[in-house]
Amino acid sequence: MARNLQDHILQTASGLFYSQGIKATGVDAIVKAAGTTKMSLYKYFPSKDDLVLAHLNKSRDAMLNRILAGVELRASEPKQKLLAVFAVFDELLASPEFRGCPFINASAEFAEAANPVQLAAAEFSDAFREILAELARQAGSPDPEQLSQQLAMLISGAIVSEQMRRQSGAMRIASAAAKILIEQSLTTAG
Amino acid sequence: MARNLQDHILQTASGLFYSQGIKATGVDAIVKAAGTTKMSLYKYFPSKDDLVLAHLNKSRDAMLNRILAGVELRASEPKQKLLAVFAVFDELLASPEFRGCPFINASAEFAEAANPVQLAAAEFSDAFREILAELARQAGSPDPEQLSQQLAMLISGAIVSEQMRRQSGAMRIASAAAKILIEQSLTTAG
DNA sequence: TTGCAACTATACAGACCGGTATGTATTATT
DNA sequence: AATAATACATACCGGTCTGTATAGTTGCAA
Repeated sequence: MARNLQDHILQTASGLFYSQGIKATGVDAIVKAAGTTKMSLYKYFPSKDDLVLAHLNKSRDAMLNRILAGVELRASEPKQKLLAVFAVFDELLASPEFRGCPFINASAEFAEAANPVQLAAAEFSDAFREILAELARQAGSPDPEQLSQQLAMLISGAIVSEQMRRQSGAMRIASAAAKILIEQSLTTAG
Repeated sequence: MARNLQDHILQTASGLFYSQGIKATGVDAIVKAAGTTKMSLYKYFPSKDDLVLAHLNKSRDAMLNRILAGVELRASEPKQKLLAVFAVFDELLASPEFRGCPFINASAEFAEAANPVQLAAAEFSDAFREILAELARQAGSPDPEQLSQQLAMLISGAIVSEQMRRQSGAMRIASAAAKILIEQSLTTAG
């Protein structure tokens, strides 16, 4: 199935980490699910922490790419692209496998501020916000930093809300708020 | 110090659960920090799960009361009260002990959807949103449910943002967005 | 066919987990 | 002074955790 054992292990671990939580997923469970052995896992990932960070890096790349591709697919004008981000996330939340944001969850699981996991989570957060800021800039917002941060908050808030109560249509409601904030920000530009 | 040992244990556990995470906090650590023994802990709390739920219930009450009191202290008109909620949270985020929202974090730590912890988190979330909805209703919003959900998202989003990157002034930026959404919602009323 | 590398199988080490058993000291009430 | 409740001290249980050691198996290539 998987040509590369290392990738296969990472992929399996990634799925378990996301669906069950990182601390709740033992190495034995990963090994069993991947159909391999501890020896092989520890050959490619010297420690569970390394595997966790690999998982976060992989998830970060996958998520950013998915957002960029989804936006490109749905809109051509910057202002519409900003709203398309919400549509991409709305689709994500609809999936039955949805279990919140991997980075928010990881950040909550590893409390210590200096933890590498925290850093990885912040790294994604910054990258995501930069995407929004660039779109806001292109749309002509006079304060793309502030607008992008506000939109990012709406999205994280909607994710958290949907995580606690499924099928609440949180992202749609966030999108309505986004529309107002975007409009307001752009008309202040003139 | 503590008149009631049960309360003392709960208070100690609550602090550790919040600052270090629930799964990261062992019963032994709680016992040691509280200066008592396992036997006494297990007399009042039959299992760690019971202690965790007691912690969440206590945190819920404390948080809701703090919000209500803080709002009452800061504003008298409903519209101003809605904005005062953001000021209350802004104060919370400024504390060096701030480590995110106890309920968002707990929800992330316990992945299973049917878990009592998830239920407790959702319970707080609903109660909080109902406070906002009532204020929105009093302020004359034509759709208090939607407005309250949007404001709640901004707040959770700001909390999560501040958790990953401290001193970012997230709540102030969320408050600016809230002001726009509230104004927009109320002028649509007439 | 031999040799080598990748992978498997399994057992184990050592630490920590939640939870229990047994017994003792302290305090207040009667 | 006797009793009962409360809390402490300590050792222990079975289980699980990450990580390692040792040995056997497979497949491929020279």
